[in-house]
Amino acid sequence: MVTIKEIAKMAKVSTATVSYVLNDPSRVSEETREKVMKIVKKFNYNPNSIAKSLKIKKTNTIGIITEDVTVFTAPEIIDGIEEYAENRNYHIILNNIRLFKRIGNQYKDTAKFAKVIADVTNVLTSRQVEGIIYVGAHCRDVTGVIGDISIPVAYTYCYTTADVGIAVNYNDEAAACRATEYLITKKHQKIGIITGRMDSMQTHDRLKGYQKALYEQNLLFNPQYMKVGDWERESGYRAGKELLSLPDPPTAIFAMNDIMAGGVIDAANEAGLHIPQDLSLVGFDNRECSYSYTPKLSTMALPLNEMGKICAQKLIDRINNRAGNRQKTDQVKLQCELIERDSVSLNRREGI
Amino acid sequence: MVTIKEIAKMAKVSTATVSYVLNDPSRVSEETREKVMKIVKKFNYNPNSIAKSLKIKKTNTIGIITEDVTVFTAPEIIDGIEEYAENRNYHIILNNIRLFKRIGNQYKDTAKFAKVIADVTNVLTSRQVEGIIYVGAHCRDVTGVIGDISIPVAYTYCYTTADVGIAVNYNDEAAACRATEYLITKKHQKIGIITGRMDSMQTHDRLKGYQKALYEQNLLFNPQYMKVGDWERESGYRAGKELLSLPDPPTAIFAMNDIMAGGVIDAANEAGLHIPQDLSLVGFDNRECSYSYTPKLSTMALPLNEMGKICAQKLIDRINNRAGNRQKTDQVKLQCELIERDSVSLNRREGI
DNA sequence: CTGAAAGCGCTTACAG
DNA sequence: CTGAAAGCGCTTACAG
Repeated sequence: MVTIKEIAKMAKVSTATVSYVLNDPSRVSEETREKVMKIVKKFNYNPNSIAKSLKIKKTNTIGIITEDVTVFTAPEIIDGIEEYAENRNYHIILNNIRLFKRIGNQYKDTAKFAKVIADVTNVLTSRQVEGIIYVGAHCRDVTGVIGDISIPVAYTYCYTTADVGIAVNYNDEAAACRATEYLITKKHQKIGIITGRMDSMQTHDRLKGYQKALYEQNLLFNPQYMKVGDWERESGYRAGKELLSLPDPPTAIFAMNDIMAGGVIDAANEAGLHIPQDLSLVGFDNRECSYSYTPKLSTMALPLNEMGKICAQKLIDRINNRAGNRQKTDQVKLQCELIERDSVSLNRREGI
Repeated sequence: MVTIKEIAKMAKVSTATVSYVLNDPSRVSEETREKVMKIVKKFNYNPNSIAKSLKIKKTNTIGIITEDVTVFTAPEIIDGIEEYAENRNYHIILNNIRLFKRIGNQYKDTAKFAKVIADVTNVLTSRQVEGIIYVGAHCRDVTGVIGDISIPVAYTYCYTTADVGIAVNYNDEAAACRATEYLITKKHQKIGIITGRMDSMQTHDRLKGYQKALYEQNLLFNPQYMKVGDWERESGYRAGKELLSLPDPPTAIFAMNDIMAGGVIDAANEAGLHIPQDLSLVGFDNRECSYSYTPKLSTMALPLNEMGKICAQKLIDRINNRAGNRQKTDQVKLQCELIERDSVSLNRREGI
């Protein structure tokens, strides 16, 4: 690798001058500028940005910590971060901690987890990243996971209740409300709901949205129409079966994720019911499986790419405000989008 | 951030000594070691690795260039790279070039594409990465995409015909052969095949594998049983329909990807055929949709995680051999794994 | 066992 | 407009 010193010698100028032609060309005469550039190009001089960073104390780098890149939400989030960061001339150091592979489901036993995170953040700060984005593997409270740290940190697909940092997520309540309204719009009044695990904040928020939609349309909440699932297909199947064998079964079902909606499809097939003619169904997440089902599933799309972008934007803004991580928490919740496919139809059966 | 100079001053030793206690503790007396460590811990001293890298001319960093992180193969490959790299104490700078978003399908019009790649590799070398892993968005020849470069580069999910570098992929021919053999084992003799696009190397390799399996089992290749698809579901549907309406239809179908296999399921449903009782089906890729179909699809799983690991391993080995990128190409093709699910059954119909 | 000093490859305030 | 020099935060050959 050729250095600035060598370029300077060959161009018969000082290293200062070479630096100026590269970083502040107007400062040097056209003549020497050309002279230097000729050498620069000839030797394909590519300045060592490590050295530059050391000198100017700025790396233009942010660290991403993913709990698990292989989770379906991660790639789009990273894509969004990357795209935005690139536009602001920031680069990415990626740290994937493989949460489940490494410490199984004991991530709540925080000792081991905290150690892993501490190691990772130390590496990152040692490499002089200017901020950190923490991408959760599932949406939950991660307060305290990253200890006290002098650079800004942003959380996405997870959140913190501490009064610092940035948290970018989506609005579960509004999304569930939208999904339910959509079914109501299609003249459904008996709308079953299959929830996720009850220890999940997302389950509760989505339930609120569901109830809000019913309430606003003057529909009574029928507790029989609510079944508790665990996010897995099998639970969707069981819940679907129970719902469909009710004396007065729902004409539509809202499953809190696409996976459980798959279970509902199984239950409907088994009962000889056709979706959407006999039963309307909407899922949540818009993951790959949702358009692989027969029929293609209508669902709520997560704004993952945008979450990445907003996260990067807020983080980089904060970096350049030099406010460190001591600013008040900035919580943002983006909207999900309803994706209409083939699993919902107008209800033609009797009214309530 | 506290520096080594400040630590040295507080511990009343030289910076050299602080450096020794951190990097070569046996070199210093226990007494001073303790004295220094006390200060180090008290101030939570975290050495600036940018400065260290500059001095020792080693960054322990590799750059990953992904053509598109959102493609289904990317996350597992990255996970594999990350895991291996971490064990060797290497870090990752990620560059996602968003191939399709950025330059659409004109990546073969190499001018714009080459420019993008040149920019990215310049950034990476400027940041002193010691090697580069190029992760393709689909498996194809990318020779010349990365120009002449002094550090080693490894390609995965794509390859190069130039006689340098490393290319880690999987064995399409063997995998297709295995899939076909599996169907033969299940007593199928009339085995339809739905190919991918004919301009894809993968299509040709898999076709070879299919024919090899037939040949080895003394089954004649019946050209009527081969239909050309384009990787999309619709083409699988069309091909499936044609195959099933043949006077002497196949009892099993091998679709060259899971997506097209979904189309075959549609065609079978439409024809009133049950999978696997009336028709056996195997896909390829083992992507999310494959276990979302009804029935769950038997398919060939790609060794993505291992591809990432092997790629990282070979790259880091080469880095530490200091052989640069001038070594002979190292082409490796890993085996795929047959995933048996519910779409294949023993053929109980008449023999050939 | 410990320290003074040089140097990694840059940038930039300062002087001329 | 240009250059000499200091310095970013480390490591390490050398001397004592």
